[in-house]
Amino acid sequence: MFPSSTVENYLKTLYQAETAATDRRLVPMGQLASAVGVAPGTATTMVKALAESGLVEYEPYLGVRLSSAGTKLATLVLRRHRLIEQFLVEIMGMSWAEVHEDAEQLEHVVSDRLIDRMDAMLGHPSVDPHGDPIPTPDGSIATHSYHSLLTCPLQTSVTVTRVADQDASFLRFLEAQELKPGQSIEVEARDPIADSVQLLTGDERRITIGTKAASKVLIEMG
Amino acid sequence: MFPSSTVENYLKTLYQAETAATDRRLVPMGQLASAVGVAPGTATTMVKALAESGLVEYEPYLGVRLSSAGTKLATLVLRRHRLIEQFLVEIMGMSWAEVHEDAEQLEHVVSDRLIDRMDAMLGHPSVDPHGDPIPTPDGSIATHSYHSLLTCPLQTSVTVTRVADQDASFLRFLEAQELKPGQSIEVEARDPIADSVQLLTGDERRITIGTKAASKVLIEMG
DNA sequence: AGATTAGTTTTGAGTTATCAAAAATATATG
DNA sequence: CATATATTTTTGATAACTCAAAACTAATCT
Repeated sequence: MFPSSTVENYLKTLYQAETAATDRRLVPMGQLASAVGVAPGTATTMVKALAESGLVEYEPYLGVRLSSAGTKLATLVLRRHRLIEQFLVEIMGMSWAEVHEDAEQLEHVVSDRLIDRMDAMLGHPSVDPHGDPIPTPDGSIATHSYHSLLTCPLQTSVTVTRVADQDASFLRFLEAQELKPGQSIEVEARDPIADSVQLLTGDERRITIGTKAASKVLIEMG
Repeated sequence: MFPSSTVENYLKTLYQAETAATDRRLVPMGQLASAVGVAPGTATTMVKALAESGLVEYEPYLGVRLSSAGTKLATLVLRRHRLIEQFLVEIMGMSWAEVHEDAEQLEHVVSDRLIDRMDAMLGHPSVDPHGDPIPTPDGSIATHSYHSLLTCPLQTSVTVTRVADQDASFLRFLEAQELKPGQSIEVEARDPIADSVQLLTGDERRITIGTKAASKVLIEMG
């Protein structure tokens, strides 16, 4: 049978948890449960069922990992999600800050036919409005690693390419500060004690943001 | 809480059954069950729950009828469905024949925000690709009664305005025969014995269709 | 009216997804 | 290392939805 919305959400969340972690190999239950938004016991039950279906590898008390079948499915969900977001912004003129919730629902019901149509209308985009890469129909995804405003060199011009957070108010903040993907920027200084990062925007404005926020703004050199 | 997709489907189906019937007031269980695609007992159970919530009036062994609250909800589902169909055809360039299944899924998850956006992009249309009227946001709907190719006067020019069937192959047939909403046509003759209706299309072609098909093609005079 | 038939409801059971709280296990701390 | 703490798993229940088949009601037909 077809995977339910619930299953798709578990797989997608798992995929995101795996790629967010730099090194850790197994995703612990608690993390998965709170990311999906269910009680820990619920996640355990679900994961055991997913393991039965061969979508994940489950090691009791240690955690879960996507199988290759699970990874494939997860990337297809992600592809749908990101194409939908891009569509809502580009074609329907919605704000990138308000698009996430809608995509979250739509990703589970749009047909392949519709997704293909969106993809074509958008000219086969490679990234969504947040700069996240859009997986190809066969499930492959360009996962090149990024510097963030927290790790890039100082006093060097860089370009915002991706924002690793979907929170609407955070996105609206970035929008107001001209920190959307594509915009040029420079890190003037960092102050670990004050937990702050000072930026110089393209239009010469000086702004300061926290390190947590800075780590979520990914960039490319130049 | 919000009505589930299942509840929305029961209400929508009920609405369509009520408006399809010219006189009958209560929809019998069997009809509802087979229209929704569940076993009869399942429909009984569900209808009792809907009656609990005040969405329908249920008379055991006789049938069901939507309450005013139920009617309101049903028309809103129908509004979403039809706007989505219109959107898929007009904006996304899909064929009117293949649009129904997608709309069937999407109607339960699109947000008001998105629906409003579609409505605006389409210029607040009053009918969908099949000619079915699109209810307004407050739930009111233009239900004027139609003649069909089976009931209209002979040798008189009429315009196709609506097609009362969603079956993809039937729609493709109509498309091929130039019988889509908006097209002019004339009924030459009817033969009850042969169960057929002879038509003269706008481009002078003579075609014959069965009475069942003819009854599904609704028209307006002139 | 009495009996057959058609339609409806009930019953008993299964599936999927969920939670709270008890039990078990792993990890950290003194 | 033994105990305290944190996490994870189990257990027992619940909610929404479904079916098959038995039981029942209504309608129809001599």
